[in-house]
Amino acid sequence: MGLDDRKLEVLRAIVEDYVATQEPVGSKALVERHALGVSPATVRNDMAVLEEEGFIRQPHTSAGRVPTDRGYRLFVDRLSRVKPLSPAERRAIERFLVGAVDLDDVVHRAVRLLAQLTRQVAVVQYPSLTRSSVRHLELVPVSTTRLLLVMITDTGRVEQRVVELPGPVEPDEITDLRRTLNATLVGVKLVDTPPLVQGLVERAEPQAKATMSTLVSVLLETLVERHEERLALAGTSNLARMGPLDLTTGALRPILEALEEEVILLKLFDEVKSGAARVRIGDENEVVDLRATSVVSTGYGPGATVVGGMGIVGPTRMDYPGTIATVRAVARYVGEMLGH
Amino acid sequence: MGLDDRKLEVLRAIVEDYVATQEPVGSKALVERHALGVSPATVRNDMAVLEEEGFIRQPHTSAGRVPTDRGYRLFVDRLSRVKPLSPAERRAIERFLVGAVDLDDVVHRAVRLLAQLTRQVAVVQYPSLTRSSVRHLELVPVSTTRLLLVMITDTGRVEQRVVELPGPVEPDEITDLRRTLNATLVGVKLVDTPPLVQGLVERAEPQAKATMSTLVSVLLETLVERHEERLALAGTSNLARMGPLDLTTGALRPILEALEEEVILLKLFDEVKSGAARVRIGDENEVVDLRATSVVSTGYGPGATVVGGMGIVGPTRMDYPGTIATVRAVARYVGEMLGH
DNA sequence: GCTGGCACTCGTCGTGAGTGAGTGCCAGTC
DNA sequence: GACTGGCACTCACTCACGACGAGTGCCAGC
Repeated sequence: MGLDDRKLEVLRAIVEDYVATQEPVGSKALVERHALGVSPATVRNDMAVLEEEGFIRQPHTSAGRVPTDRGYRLFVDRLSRVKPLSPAERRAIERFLVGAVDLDDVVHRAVRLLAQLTRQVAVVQYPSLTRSSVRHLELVPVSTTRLLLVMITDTGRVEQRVVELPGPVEPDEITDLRRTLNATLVGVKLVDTPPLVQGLVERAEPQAKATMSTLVSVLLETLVERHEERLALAGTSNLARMGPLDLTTGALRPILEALEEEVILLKLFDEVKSGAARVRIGDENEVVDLRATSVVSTGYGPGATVVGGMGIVGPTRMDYPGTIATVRAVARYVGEMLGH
Repeated sequence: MGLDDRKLEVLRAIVEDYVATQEPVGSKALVERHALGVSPATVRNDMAVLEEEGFIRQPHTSAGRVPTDRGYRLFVDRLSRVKPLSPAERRAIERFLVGAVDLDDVVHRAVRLLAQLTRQVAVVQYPSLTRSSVRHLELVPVSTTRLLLVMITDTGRVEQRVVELPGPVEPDEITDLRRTLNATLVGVKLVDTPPLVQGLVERAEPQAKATMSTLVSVLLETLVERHEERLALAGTSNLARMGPLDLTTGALRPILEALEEEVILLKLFDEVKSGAARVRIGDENEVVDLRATSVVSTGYGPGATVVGGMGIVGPTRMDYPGTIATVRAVARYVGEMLGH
């Protein structure tokens, strides 16, 4: 296959130049801007090989070369040096996040920060309920037959639902229910709650059975299952930067549509089990509408645990080292904040 | 000024045709598609007058006519017949909203529905806290020095904040605080709370003063003042439909940016005091970035009261009668749902 | 006041030549 | 064997030109 060091160097130069200029890069321009130590003709030979191997391609016969998805992949895996953030950037991240007043605020700030720093579309998943655990459950009577069920998790997230009860309940009963629920569930990971709460219904006093059953089903349905879904999004306007090239083709619509579908976005974070950044380039995306883009995602959470994902969506032609570094850094800071 | 009935009819025809085809409309095409009963030459004369008055203009010397912002304004004010929704549409709206499980869900469904029906960008403001009143306040101890403060409003909105207390408090004290707060504030409009809660601090028992003071300041800061701001947005991808015309000019970016700025969007609803729909066409928008678009907004709420705004943002070239009817209908249904 | 006719404007489309960046290949050199 | 300089070739892009035609404004006639 013959991909010696110089050929890799050429590929790196092509990727870097193309990302910077957004224009196909030719052999002459390459040797001028990078100290490759060889002539354009030699570079051309290398390019021919790289093209044969599928790492670069020519948009037109008489144009320069452009990296393919495969080329970016090789670049990311083997050629990009980690680009450490400048102290100024670190400070900016910290300052921006530190002022947050509650969980909602942290998520909002994080997503805006990501969008601003990477100049791309940023997505942050709210700390997933199922991966966190119960800190406290509270029942608040609203009327004789309606309760407000509040759950606080260890990531600071608060969820509530109004519950319509099958019949009126006494304050005493509510106190009992509250005690039972808390005794059973506090400290338990949400993923582990379903079997536990089933037992609660069975062991409940006969007269409280109906009420408990209602509460439990609401708890399961809404709090545990449904709320996996929340997301924050920012920087959509950066899509317009993708270049008039892509705009005219009408390629923008499907991307905007995909970004509005929470279900689709959540898929991006399905597999972020660790804090390591994951990069999906162009065709590597399972989501068809995002095949024209690259996605950089990572998990975040207090310490080594992962309670949610965050990342960015941008053109395949992006500054991978810089973007990856930024996403990682923001994720780490947010994780620290969650640890209090 | 000489805007007789036929000239108005010509303007209407121009607006309708242009909205339908997105292309400048000429005199010949007009008489063919609308039974105006006169010849193209006559229509041309009318057009000349309409142009002189500033209601239409020619993109190029030898092209058809296009309505100006002023032309749309006249159309909306005097020429558009109300377009009643089809029963099918009404049913669709109802079916879609009825399944909502809580306030968040209502707002989310409403905004998606609006975007889908109008095929434009939809914005819905969460029921404004300041315009609703307190149904219940609850204090939930999280630890000895931390409380969860929960407020439920009559629009079904639930707000909560964790409060860091100056010192530990006994369960009894919490019960007292809870009773006092509820006795003072339940049923009170949020706008009217500030003077009331100030009194609370002054009248509190000496040993409870510090705690009460903390609670009150959190209540004011966060619950009353800050949370005016929440919005839901949907249908951004419909912007890509604005036509390749507008896309190439790069006019999309500022619009996307404006849509991300919550502060800007909230301005759109500043003045929706009634259920009547308001239409801002092109240059009429105070927000400069939205001068290329039209905004249709209205207030909504249970009965005649207005607790929030909703609306759509789209190209000036839009189906005004249809859009206005849809926005109104959705607002009415959402209002009904809030009344329970 | 409306109409038919007519000259005129001007944007659009297609054609064709010129230009230049970039390539592939080859013979020569170290 | 690897690199280099040279050279012919390709082809997208730009611009100028002319034909075309939709649409207009104006005018004389009804």
